[in-house]
Amino acid sequence: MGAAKSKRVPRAVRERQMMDAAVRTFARRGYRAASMDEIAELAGVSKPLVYLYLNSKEDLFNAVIRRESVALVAAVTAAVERDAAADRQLWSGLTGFFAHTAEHPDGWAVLHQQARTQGESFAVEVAAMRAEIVRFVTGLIAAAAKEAGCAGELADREVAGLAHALVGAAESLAEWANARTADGASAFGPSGEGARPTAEEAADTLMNFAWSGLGRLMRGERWTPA
Amino acid sequence: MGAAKSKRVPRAVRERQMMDAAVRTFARRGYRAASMDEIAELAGVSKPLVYLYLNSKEDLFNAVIRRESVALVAAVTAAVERDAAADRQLWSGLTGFFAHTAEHPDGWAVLHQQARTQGESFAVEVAAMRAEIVRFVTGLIAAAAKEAGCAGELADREVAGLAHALVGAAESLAEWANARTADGASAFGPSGEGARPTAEEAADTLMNFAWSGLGRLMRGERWTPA
Amino acid sequence: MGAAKSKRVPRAVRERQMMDAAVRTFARRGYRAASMDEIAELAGVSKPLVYLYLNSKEDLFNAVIRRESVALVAAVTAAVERDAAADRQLWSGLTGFFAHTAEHPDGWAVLHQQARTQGESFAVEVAAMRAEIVRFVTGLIAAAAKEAGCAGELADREVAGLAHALVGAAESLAEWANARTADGASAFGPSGEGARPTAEEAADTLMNFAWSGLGRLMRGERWTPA
Amino acid sequence: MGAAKSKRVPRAVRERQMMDAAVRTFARRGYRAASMDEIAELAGVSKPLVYLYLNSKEDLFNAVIRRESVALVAAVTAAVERDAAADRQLWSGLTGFFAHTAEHPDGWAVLHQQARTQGESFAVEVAAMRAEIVRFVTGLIAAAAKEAGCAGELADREVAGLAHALVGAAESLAEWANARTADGASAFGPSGEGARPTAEEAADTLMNFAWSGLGRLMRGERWTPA
DNA sequence: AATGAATGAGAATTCATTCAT
DNA sequence: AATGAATGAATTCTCATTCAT
Repeated sequence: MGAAKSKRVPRAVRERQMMDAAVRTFARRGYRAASMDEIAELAGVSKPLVYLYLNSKEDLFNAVIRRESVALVAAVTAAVERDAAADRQLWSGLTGFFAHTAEHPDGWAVLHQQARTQGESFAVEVAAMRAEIVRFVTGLIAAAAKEAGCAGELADREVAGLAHALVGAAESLAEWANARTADGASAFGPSGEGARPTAEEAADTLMNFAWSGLGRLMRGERWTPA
Repeated sequence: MGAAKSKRVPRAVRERQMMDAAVRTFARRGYRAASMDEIAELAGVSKPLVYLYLNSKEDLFNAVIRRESVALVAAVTAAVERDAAADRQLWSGLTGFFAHTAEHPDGWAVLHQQARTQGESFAVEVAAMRAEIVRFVTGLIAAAAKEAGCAGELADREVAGLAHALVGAAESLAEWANARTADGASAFGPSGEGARPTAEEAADTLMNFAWSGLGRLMRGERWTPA
Repeated sequence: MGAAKSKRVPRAVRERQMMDAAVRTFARRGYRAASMDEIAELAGVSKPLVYLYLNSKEDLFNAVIRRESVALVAAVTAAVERDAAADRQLWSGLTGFFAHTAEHPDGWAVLHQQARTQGESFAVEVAAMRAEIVRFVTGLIAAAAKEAGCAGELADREVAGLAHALVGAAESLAEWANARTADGASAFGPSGEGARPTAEEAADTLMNFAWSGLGRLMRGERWTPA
Repeated sequence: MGAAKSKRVPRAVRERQMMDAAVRTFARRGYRAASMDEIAELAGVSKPLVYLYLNSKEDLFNAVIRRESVALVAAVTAAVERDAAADRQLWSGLTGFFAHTAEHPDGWAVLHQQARTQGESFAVEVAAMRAEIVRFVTGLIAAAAKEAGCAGELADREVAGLAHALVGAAESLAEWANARTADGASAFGPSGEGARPTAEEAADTLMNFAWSGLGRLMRGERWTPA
């Protein structure tokens, strides 16, 4: 079971194998239901080795969360086109986000679904990463507002709220796009009935959905119930 | 802990007490980490009675999911102002949704966070409920498009995708609003720094965020990366 | 479930219903695996009533053992043709035994299979009944020996041993005859392939199998390994 | 209790220790009443180790049944004097049977008393072993009939029935001989009041009891009730 | 005569974790 | 660098039995 028997592997490599196995297992089973036995077997090593290197289940989960967080932030950061206009920056960041989560569905599942539901101590780690992204988006919205010459009309906290909502919507879209459930047609772009949207298509959709509304908000046009 | 000792209670009442305890425990701990011992104690009864009435941990969780699903759908349905315009209907439904999730944060946590991550069998129940809501929102967007006289321009599957995104954004907002973490300012409305937004405020924000963008989409104005 | 609802039944009748249910349940499940719940439901009454009348699971099992023992001894005793020759008496007793066990397979299963394997306290009850039957057979063999005029040649304890063996063979035959397993042809009499033998056929077979050997023994002819 | 504390024992040895403890416990308590706790303690190990090696109570019971079945068949097979006459072969096989069951009373109790009364799935294993022995005895009786030149007179199914009866009688004798109840004198051979018969004595008794009768049957002499 | 409500005590099974090599 | 052997501490679930009416 697991990887083909290969003895005497350098520690760094073994650790990566273990964490890969852990990501996959935590994503599929959840923190509690994942057993160290399963992780060790999937990694192709014995359990004591996992403990020797990663210390405990909790530490292992934390290490996984951190690794995946860092990777996600790095992917988004790398995707942003620094010198473009704010909307284009946002779009390129979203594209990086959707591309990374699509390529690493298990990592995303651990961050988005598991880590946040298994106790405060794990959640804070993810919250920190999320805050970093929200801060970045907040900056973009503020910049766009300034570009549009309406700086005074959107309160800082309102901007932050909108950033939160936008990030939330992106997460929701990513989750939906990665779901393997065939609950009907995928509603994105030209890639055909039922196909999973590409990262660009997902980013387009979200920009259309939200950015336009933001633009109106910046112009002071508000929707009101009455 | 639990309710004040009150012996010889009719079955229906006891069952409700147990399910209340279960909702709370599942929400806080997650399905696996929640123990039947803890649930029983919180309900103020012995474990065997929980098994006698609710059969098994799995059945109990399913019962909880179903009860909370039904309650949520009922709350949203009841809140919708049937004869109003599409946007007003959506707004009123969102208000009902935010009000209910704010009043029943544990129920919402079970549905949104726990049930969807603990195995397919639980997830389908929630997926069914969600599909019902998405269907309703899809209808409203289509109605709005017709009112706006642009029926032909938005493909059915595009409408469905937008409905998904909107529901996802609402869920994300509800989760954020209910989060007990004090990670900074709440960005909504006039209720003051750090305060949780009222249901109406949350609905306003979402309408501003999304509905305007939808309006532009319906008029054929699209955001494009270039 | 259970008998049709009929309230206010006299105690004697209720007790019989309960013991009938108990016999059936103990026979099918064994003492430990049989639950008082199942017995009560099968009897069509509530559990507290079973306890009120029969006191405890152990008492219930003992009551069942006693009732079935008494019934079996009575059936065998009634079947014996008192004034016939010894071999005819034995044959008629065996016929009664096979007839009763065939008519009451659950009772026989409780006595033969369950009671003897669930602890000394239950086994002694059955042992007493068995001893009574062995005593009766011992007397018949002794009488036959005397009739055959060879009293001195068979020691008392040898006679007792033979009686034990004969009773054992009869029990084994009864068990086999009552088994519902279709492991091949039934080897008895003219009742057709695969049919269960009648009580008379079973008795004939056993007499042929054993009584003839006993006759030779009584004449001093012994089988020896050399 | 259990073996003297000896840590770090190879798996094969530990498994044997556990199965020895299991045989003993199942024999004394029955399948249901035997607890894994008791078995583990008797084996001198912790419960988790029993589960690690033997998987479950059911698997453990099955493993025990299989091991004891194989051992019994091997013992009988080894004891048979292949080139002797049919009666001598039967006698030697019976001797092996009685010797083995006397040496392994717990194993025999598990096979004969427990396995057959704890549900079909266990019973079939024992039934298969028993069928093998019955087949062997059937062959011997048929051979004896041929030696005696009366092949045509005993129908095949009658032979099979007699073999069943003979095996049943042997089982019954073995059970009686092994019984720890002191219900009176043992009736066998010259070994003294109350002593358990040797395997040879038991075999002699059974041959005298049954083989002579078979001889008469083969000569066409039948006992009839009239 | 009869039952709905309730539980203490245990049973099987799992799992994170350590020890000795 | 790596592992076979081993366990303490839960956790789910069952069952005989009793109480109050």
